[in-house]
Amino acid sequence: MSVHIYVETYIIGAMKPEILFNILSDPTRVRAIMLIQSEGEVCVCELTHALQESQPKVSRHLALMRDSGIVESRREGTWMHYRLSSSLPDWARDIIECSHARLTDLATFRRDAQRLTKMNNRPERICA
Amino acid sequence: MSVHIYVETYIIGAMKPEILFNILSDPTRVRAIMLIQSEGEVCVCELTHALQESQPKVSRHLALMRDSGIVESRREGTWMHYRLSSSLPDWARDIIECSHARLTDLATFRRDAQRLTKMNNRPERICA
DNA sequence: TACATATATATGTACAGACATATATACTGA
DNA sequence: TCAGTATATATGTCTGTACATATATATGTA
Repeated sequence: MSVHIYVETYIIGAMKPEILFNILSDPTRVRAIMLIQSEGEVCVCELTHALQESQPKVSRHLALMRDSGIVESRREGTWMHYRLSSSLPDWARDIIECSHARLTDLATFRRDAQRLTKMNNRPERICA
Repeated sequence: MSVHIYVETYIIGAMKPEILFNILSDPTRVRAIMLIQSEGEVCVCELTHALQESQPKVSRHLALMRDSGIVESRREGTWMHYRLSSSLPDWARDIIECSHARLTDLATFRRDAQRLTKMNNRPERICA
């Protein structure tokens, strides 16, 4: 994978507002973050189903978000669970929370949440 | 200026979360928006001074933000004043407000605000 | 004129998307 | 224990486009 200039800033340095907003500036990623904020933790297959996007596409965006330090992942058998990074500064958590509160009413996000709720065979989560 | 795919969405369609976050995903632009939120209205020379960035750079970002529907401009003699767009949906206003509340403590934004306060020859504003 | 602001042009880099393929774990039966 | 197979997820590569920046120049207003 190509190394872009953000990697150093992201991983070594502290979280920056531009980075958080950059993550939220893509439709697939905001939608994913909204679900992560609602659910606490989601796995790739849940996102793929809820967002109705291809698995590689979802996986790629998750990898980017993890490299940016916004989310972190946890493996449970074949599943990879993603949640907000525990090292996220308070201001970032608050902005995500506030955005979530103000966006969940919009049609797109409501539909995503509904698809997730109605999903069959949702992996049973074993808490970490 | 090249026409990018956002133009249609931005100007003709309604504001979308990705667009707001995209505007905030650049350092110069978050800093500008934070000052606009604090001051209500600022002109290009104030931003250029406070952000310590070149005038063309600031002007270009403001044009982009205006084309995106986030800010609107008002001419007063030689000065151009920029403020949040009056057509901004509530959720967008709230996200900007919340972000402002959570970010103003960070060093960068505090420094910008201080430079603006201490600026000499600040244009006297005649309210619209 | 002088000052404030906008735009043109050129260059480099980020990055989204599609597609194919690789890896990793789990399950089955001999 | 070892294949063989299914499922979940990750990654390599390529293509096109967005877009940030700098420099130079133009426009607009007093």
